Amino acid sequence: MEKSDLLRIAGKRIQQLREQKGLTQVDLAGKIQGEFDTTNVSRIESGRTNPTLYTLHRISEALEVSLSELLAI
Amino acid sequence: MEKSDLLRIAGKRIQQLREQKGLTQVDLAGKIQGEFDTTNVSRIESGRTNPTLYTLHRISEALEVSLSELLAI
DNA sequence: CCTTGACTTGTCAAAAATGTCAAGTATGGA
DNA sequence: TCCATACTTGACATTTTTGACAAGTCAAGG
Repeated sequence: MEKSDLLRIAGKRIQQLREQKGLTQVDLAGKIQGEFDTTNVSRIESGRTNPTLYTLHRISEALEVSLSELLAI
Repeated sequence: MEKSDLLRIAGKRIQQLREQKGLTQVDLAGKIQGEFDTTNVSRIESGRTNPTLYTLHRISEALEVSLSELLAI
């Protein structure tokens, strides 16, 4: 799979899980451990950035799913 | 979970899967799509670096497991 | 010993993620 | 129309990953 496709699909998955929980991007950024701006949520969901493992981990915690589930793509 | 713990555990998992396949770090780096140095394999397995999603994806392809399986940690 | 293979560690440049802020678009309700 | 909410986008500094190379450790075998 191409990098751009991977990032786009992973972003869609995160967006999907976020919306399932009824959270806005602002809500999600607020739930994430440490500093996290809504800018980053937007960039990740749209596949414009290539998040690190730690970032994915923090997102999975905020969405209350495992990393495995988050990346079941 | 702390960042350092996450990276250490993910690294161990990658090492475990690599060894299960009977591959050396050099073998794995060679199987990975695109350019990939053994230096990076070592740094990731020891938890000294925080790999990106795309890097994890390429590793999972080389180890012939899904991203989900790779990150079942 | 000496060599080879496997891995680690240091440094470096280039590219990119992260964190922050400001400004833009779009939608829906008062 | 005005305002608030939600999201996108651009720019910027800081930090870090990635990729490349060289040198180091360590163990097994000749």
